[in-house]
Amino acid sequence: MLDWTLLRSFLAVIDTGSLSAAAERLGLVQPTVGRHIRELEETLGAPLFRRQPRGLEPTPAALDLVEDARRMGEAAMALERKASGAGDSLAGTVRVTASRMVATYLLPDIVAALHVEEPAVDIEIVASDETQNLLRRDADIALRMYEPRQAQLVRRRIGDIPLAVYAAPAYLARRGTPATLADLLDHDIIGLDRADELLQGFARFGMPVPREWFPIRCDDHVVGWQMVIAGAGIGFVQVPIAEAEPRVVRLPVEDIGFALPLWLAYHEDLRPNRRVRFVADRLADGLARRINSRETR
Amino acid sequence: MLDWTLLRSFLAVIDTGSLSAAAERLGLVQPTVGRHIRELEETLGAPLFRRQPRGLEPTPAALDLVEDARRMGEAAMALERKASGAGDSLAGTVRVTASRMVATYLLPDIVAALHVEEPAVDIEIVASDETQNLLRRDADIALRMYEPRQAQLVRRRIGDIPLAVYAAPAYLARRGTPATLADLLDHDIIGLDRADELLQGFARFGMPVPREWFPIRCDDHVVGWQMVIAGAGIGFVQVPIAEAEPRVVRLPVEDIGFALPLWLAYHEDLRPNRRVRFVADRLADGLARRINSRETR
DNA sequence: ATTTATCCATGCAGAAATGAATATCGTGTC
DNA sequence: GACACGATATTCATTTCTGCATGGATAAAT
Repeated sequence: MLDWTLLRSFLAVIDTGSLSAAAERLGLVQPTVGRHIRELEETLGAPLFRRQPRGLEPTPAALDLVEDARRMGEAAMALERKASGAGDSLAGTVRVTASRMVATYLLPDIVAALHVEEPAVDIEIVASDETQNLLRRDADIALRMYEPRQAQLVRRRIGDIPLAVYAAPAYLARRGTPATLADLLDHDIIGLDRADELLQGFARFGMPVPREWFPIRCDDHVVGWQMVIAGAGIGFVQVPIAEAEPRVVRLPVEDIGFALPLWLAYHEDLRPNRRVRFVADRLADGLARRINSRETR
Repeated sequence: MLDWTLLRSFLAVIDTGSLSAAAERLGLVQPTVGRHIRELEETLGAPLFRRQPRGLEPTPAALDLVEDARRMGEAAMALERKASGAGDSLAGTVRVTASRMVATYLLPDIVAALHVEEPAVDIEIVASDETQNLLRRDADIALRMYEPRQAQLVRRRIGDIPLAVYAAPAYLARRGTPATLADLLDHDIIGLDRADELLQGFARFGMPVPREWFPIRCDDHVVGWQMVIAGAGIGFVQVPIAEAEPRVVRLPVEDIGFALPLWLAYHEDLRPNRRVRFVADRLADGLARRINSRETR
C-alpha cells in the first residue's frame, strides 16, 4: 500500500512547480521532498518529473495521477475543516486575516477584550492586503473590503467604513488648511486605501488627476498613515481609525462620500465550530460598534 | 497541515474496527497504529474513539470525518491503480484470483507459458472461492463463475465450462457402471461445484434428492475431486479438468446439460495497463482453448 | 562574458518513528 | 469462580527519516 505522505508531497510539487516551494508549503525542507518524489518514482517504476533548472516539470505519467491526488488533497482539507470544530471546549486557535490597516488599528482592542473573556481561545492574525484563501485554510476568518463571492463561504456584512480627509497640525501650519476638495490639488496627498478608487472619486468630482499626482506613494497603508501623522502630507483615511488618533485633525472639506464595505467571511464547514463562531461574533460586534460610533462625529 | 499517514490509519481503524486489524491491513503493527490515532486525537483536540474490549468504537466526532477520509482512500486507490501501469515495460506483478478448481487445474499450464513468454511479469494467484474485491484491489484480475455486476469493471465472457459425470475405474469395478442418470440414485455421489445447483438440476430431471443424498460432502472442491480420482465416489466435474486426468473415465450417462459460465474481469482503471491486459489476454485465450477443445470430445 | 539568483543533489548528525516483547484489562466460557 | 482469549497500553533497542550545510548546474540579467 502506498505511503500517503509521498502523495501529499507529490501534490505539493505539482501545485508549486518546484521542490523548494513545495517544501515550504508543507513545512518541510527541500531534500526531504526530493527524497519523497524519488521514492514515489521508484515505487511506481516510472519517472514523474523532469528535473530542470527552473523546477520540476511533470511527465505525462504524473499528469495522469494529478486528478486523484487533488481529490485526496481536497478531501483532506475538508476533513481538517470539519475536525477543527469537533472539540466541545473553546480551547484552540483561530486564524484571522485582515488588511494591514484594520489589523493594526482596529483589531488589537477587540482581540484584547476577547482574550480577557475567553483566555482559552488563541488568536492568530494574518495581516495582509492580499486575499487569503479560506478554502485552502490560509485563515479561518477573513475580514475583507469587498463582498466574498465563493459559494462555500458564510458571509456577513458588518457595515461601511467611511473615508475622510486628515492631516497633522504641523503640516497645516506649514502649508495652510484646505477648505474645499478643490484646494487639495495644491497639497501633498499620500496615497492610502484604494488609491485607484480615490482617483476615480476625484474624477467624479470633476477633478481628474493622474496617478503621479500623489507626491508620496506607498504600497503599505500603515506606513502611509504614519506619514500623515508625521505631517508629511494629507491622507484619505478610514474615519474609525483616524478619529482615534489625536495627532491628526479632520479637514473641513466636503464629505467625499466614499466608504469601504466591510465583510466578514468563513467557510461553511466551520459554521458548527463554536470557537470560530465566538470569534466571528466578537469581531463583528466590535467592528460594528467602532464604525457606527465614529462615522457621525 | 495534517499528516496524511495519520488519516490513513484513521480510515483503516474505522473500516476494521480495531487497532490490530487495521495494523495488519496497513502492514504495520498495532502499537504504531495506536500511536497514530492518539496523535490524531491530540492534534484535533477531540477524542475519536472509545477504547473498548472488542475494539475501538468511533465517536460522533469521528463519524463526521469518515466521509472525507473515505474519499481520500478511494482517491488513493484510484491513483494506485492508474500508477501501476505507468511504466512502459511489462515488468511487475499481476494478482489473479480464481476458484480453487480453476486455479489448481487450469491456470498452471497457462501461467507457465505466460511466464516463458514474458519472464518480467510476475503472477500472484489468489486461489479462493470467495469473491475478492477488485475495487479494493484485493486482486487485479478475477476469474469468476458468474457475471460481475459492478459498473466499474471491464468484463469478458470467456465461455461455458460444461460439467459431466466421472468416476475412477476402481470405483466402477466395485459398484458397477451406471448407464443413465437414474442409475446414479444408487451410487455414491461426491458433492462438487455448486452442489445446490446440482440438486436443482436433478430435480429438473425428475429426480428430487435431499442434500443428504451426497454421502460425501466437502466444501473444498479440490479435495472432492481427489476423492473421485481415488475411487471414493462419482463426481460432477468440469469437463476440461476431468478430461486431462487419465485416472478417471467419463460415464456414458445422458448429458446433464449443465455448464458454468466463466467470466474474466478487471477494473476499468487498469484498462490502459499493458501488463494487466497482457495477462488478461493470455488467460482468456488459454482458458477458451481448453474449454472448447475438450467439451466436444 | 561575468555575475547573480534559483533550484536540485549529496553527506552527515540528530531526532523521530517503528517494531518486538511484555504487561494489563475486560469478556465469555466451562 | 477460574481460565483462556483477544484486545489495547507500555517499554526499549533499532531502524528510518528528517533537517542542515554544502556543492554543482542552469538560466536570466548586467
